[in-house]
Amino acid sequence: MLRFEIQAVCPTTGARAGILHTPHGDVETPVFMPVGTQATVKGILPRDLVNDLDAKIILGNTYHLFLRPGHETIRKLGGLHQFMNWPRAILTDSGGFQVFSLNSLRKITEEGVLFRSHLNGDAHMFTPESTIDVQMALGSDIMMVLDECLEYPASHEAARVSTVRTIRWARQAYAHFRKQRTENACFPIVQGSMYADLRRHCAEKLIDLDADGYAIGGLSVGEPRALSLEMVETAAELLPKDRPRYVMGVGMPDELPQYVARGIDMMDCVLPSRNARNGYLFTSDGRVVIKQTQYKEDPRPVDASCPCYTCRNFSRAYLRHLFLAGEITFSTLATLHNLQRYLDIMREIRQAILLGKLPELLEAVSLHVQEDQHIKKPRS
RNA sequence: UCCUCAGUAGCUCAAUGGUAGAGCAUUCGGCUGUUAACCGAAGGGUUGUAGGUUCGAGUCCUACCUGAGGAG
Repeated sequence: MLRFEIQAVCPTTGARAGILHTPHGDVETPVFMPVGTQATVKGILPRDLVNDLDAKIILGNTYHLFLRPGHETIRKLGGLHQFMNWPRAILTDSGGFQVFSLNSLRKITEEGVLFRSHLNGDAHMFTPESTIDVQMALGSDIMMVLDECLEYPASHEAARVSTVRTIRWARQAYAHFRKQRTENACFPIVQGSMYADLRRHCAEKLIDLDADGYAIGGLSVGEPRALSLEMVETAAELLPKDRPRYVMGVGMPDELPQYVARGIDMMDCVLPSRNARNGYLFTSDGRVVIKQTQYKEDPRPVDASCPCYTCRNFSRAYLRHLFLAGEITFSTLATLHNLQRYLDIMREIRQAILLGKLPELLEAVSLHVQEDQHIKKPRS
């Protein structure tokens, strides 16, 4: 059983600071987990992820690694950690998100998901049991059960049918997981679309599994931000207090403390890494879209208060040049920076909780967001 | 000096005599458990110049200008 040590609880919000003890090291929470779908966090090296960024846990993806290079290949080569030379913890997504993102390439049946490979069209059946087997082969520290990430909007009836199936799949996956002799953990996933009754029902059923931790999925699929927060709040308050809670696939920087304030301990998102490659940099003072003309001769770093390698050594003008020239180095420098920003935000939040100052931090962030919106309005 | 070919958006090029377009570049958006170094929108034109034929010319005719190649 995964040990989750809670160090402090915010008396106002219930937010927690803790430590997740995994087979590949301790993870201080709340934590942001960089996404490394295909056995790499795109654009950067494990060396930088460890030495510079000090990330404690990253994501891998069952669907993508199953297709290429294949989980048996990775097993033979010593597991995912050894394969990609990542010494710390790994959480693997089950392929449930690909049910959403590759919706034109799959068919859902009662047994599982029939995917048609986006690489060569081959058909592959993913079942609750088989996705556990694949994640075991990878050697994932925290496995996720197979779920259905539903599109938005969905009717209550469609969401109900989907949620019932996801609950059944979670039970099957968990029963199969229990049979493994492993130190590794497994999280079920709360679904229910944007319906509070379904979210509550799903959470209540999953609690019976007495799982290592619980995820909340199916968010950030196009719904308004307020709804995502509401659904998280609805589910989180039902989940056991002594287990880690993970919101999958969120969010923008100012949303991170909002989730933590609703009792969330873990988050992941492609925004810092993907947006980095697309020229969108997150700073302590808002966004920097590096391709904009205003940065053509800007000698300042992206974020003067950022300790990352990029901000310590390079100007906005230089980064803009690299981006416009299509140079690969841009991706590396930008990804380093954005991930530093996200990891630092979570460290600040964690410190605030430990010091009993989360309410102040939340207030400062919401003020900042309001100012930002005031600035943006006249433009549009 | 003559011959041939070519001049269309910033660049490279499309367009039976019938509403001048594309890619790239530029400017600005978007991106949320990665099918994404990706996707989208906008701006940008006296079709080398001057005439002519035609209901209608980027397209056909004449002259000139510019460039490339060839001949001498």
